[in-house]
Amino acid sequence: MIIRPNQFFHLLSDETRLRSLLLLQQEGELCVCELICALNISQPKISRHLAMLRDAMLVLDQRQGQWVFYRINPSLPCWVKSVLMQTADAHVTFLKENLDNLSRMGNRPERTHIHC
Amino acid sequence: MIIRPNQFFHLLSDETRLRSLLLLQQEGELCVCELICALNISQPKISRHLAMLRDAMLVLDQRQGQWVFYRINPSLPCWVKSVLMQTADAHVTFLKENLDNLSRMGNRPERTHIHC
DNA sequence: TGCATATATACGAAAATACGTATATATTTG
DNA sequence: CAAATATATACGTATTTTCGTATATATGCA
Repeated sequence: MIIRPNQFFHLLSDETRLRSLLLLQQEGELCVCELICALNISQPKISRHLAMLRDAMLVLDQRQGQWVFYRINPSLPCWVKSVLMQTADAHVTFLKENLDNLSRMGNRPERTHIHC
Repeated sequence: MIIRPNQFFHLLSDETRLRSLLLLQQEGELCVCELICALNISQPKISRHLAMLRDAMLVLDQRQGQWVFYRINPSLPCWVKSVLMQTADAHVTFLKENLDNLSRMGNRPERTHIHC
């Protein structure tokens, strides 16, 4: 992982990308349709932002049947992980509405795979 | 201080602003002409970026005679300070060239004021 | 007061970003 | 195979960002 700090921060500067990352960190793994619901945004919008995060290797994606699950790349440098954790810890309220949307979501796909 | 996380990260997403913040954190206080030299950029460029950081209250400015000294706002929220510190710690090499420029700079203005 | 130095801001152009809409691709199921 | 669901991408446009250049403002000094 060789991400420049300003590039990393640029990715965090967009609210959709920031909320997605923090949600992924908190939930471990989410598919695109869950993020659509949690963030209440359009499908192409989240898909484009996830592609940016994937291209920068901040997240990994894995298809499971019809769904594509995203998760934080576990090999991120320490300082990147720290920034994400501290930001999440300091913004519980910021994320609450998204987590509420998620918990109210019906028909969430089942997890078949477990990451160590 | 009521800065939204994505707004904060947006300010860090520009290389000039990021380097300025990290230099201020490391050096405590720098005037505009020192930042011009350390970053090797034009005067209007650094001035504009410093204005953005000032407007967001990330830095404070204080005129001392002809010079205007900038410093990190000491009242920033914990998580903001943490992010800055961890980013600086993880990027010593990234900042080295700017610190070298600074140490080679002649005619640096003297500090008359001391902040607690 | 007049000039030099230091800093801030205004303005217009170029580049980067983000988004909606439309469409393409992949998977599952009947 | 056809239809439905999930996701990705292409394209055009509107907005935002950044920068160089020019100019304004403030301070110190002769």
